[in-house]
Amino acid sequence: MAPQNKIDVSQVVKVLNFFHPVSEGIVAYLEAHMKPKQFRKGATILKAGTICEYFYFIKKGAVRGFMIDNDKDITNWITAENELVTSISGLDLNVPSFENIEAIEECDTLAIKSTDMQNLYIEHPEANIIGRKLLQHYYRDAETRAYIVRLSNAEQKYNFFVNNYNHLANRIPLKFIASYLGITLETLSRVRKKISLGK
Amino acid sequence: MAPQNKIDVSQVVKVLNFFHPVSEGIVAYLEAHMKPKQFRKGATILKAGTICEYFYFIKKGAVRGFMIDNDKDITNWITAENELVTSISGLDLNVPSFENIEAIEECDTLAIKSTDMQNLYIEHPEANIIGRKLLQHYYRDAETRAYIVRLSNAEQKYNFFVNNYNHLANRIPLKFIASYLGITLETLSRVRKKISLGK
DNA sequence: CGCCGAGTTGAACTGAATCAAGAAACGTGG
DNA sequence: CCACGTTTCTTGATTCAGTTCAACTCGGCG
Repeated sequence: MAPQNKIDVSQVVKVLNFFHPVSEGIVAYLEAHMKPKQFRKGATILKAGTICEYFYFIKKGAVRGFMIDNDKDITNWITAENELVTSISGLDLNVPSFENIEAIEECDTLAIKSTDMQNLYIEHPEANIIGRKLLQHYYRDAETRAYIVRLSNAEQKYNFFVNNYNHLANRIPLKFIASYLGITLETLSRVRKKISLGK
Repeated sequence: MAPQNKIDVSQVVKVLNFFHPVSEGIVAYLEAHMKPKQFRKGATILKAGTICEYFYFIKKGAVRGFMIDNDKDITNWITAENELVTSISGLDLNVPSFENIEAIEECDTLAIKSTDMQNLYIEHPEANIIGRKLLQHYYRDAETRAYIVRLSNAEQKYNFFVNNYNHLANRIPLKFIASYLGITLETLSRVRKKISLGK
């Protein structure tokens, strides 16, 4: 293979280390297989119905997962720097993704092929531990999402969002926040007004 | 250790095998560490705010996870035979569960201590693969739950439930189904009537 | 037999959706 | 740096699906 400058994976490793100590072997593997990839604002990272061929680590920018149901755009999750993004539904099973993934802002990512991930698990079994813990983390997120949309009223939902994703509240267009919370943009706007008057 | 009759774990293994081949070592480990445990109808399996010390495999019966939010009982999930049940939120992190788990029917389960599960992952690293795949599966479930409550109207929600959990529809009290779908018992009753007239 | 939980039905009320219009902020090219 | 178009957000009026509260039915079961 032609020599090339090593990719700086320190940011990814730092995040993964938070879940479970990352071995030297894994670091080297990531250096060899991760490739920088940019997305401009509004770009589609993954289209529903297609197989997700990559894992992305978000170095900079914000991203959302969403579905279209009867012309209604439903945001499943919103995430930003230092998170991993992929179609979890199609992780190893080659199942098409049920959701779309889109860049909300200009994004810098590091991408690694799903096939390379499979191989990582085989070559470095410790990686399974990290994979499992990451999934636990993302499962917890999914649970939270299911919880938030069941909260009784719009004000509670928005308050929950502000309390838990404050870093996103003043960054992401309200239409995405509204569809994430399962309310309309207008209702969200009114809720925000009410809250701002309240204090 | 005193000799004892081996626990029959074939039912669990069969289910796990569906996700990933279960090694002999894992089978032996489960035989040594799983214990039968019964719950009567209405019994609390896990109380919110406490640390979940067990994984349960449901051999027979039905179980639900739920939260109380402002006096409102919210069912997060309903599940029955051949499923694994635990507080995923507190899997290895010793975080208290945010949800309650309760037996809806008389239940036969096989229980294994969380600490024994931790140990299983260490002694048999292949178990991490199974754990990871199981989590993927349950992640998908959680996504589905968030999706279903965002469906526009009550009729769609109930139809979705019938289409996807038909085996539970004529088995579980309507109040649990209603709170799972994020609608009231009365609304569910009306929807059912409307549907039955419709055909 | 009478009680209790589960489900149904009715009537009134309400929070959020919808429809519609306008204001504010943002970016891009002249 | 301003002008113009586009996107984002706000506000108002109206409508409606679903909640709430209350009464009633039905089928066990002690």
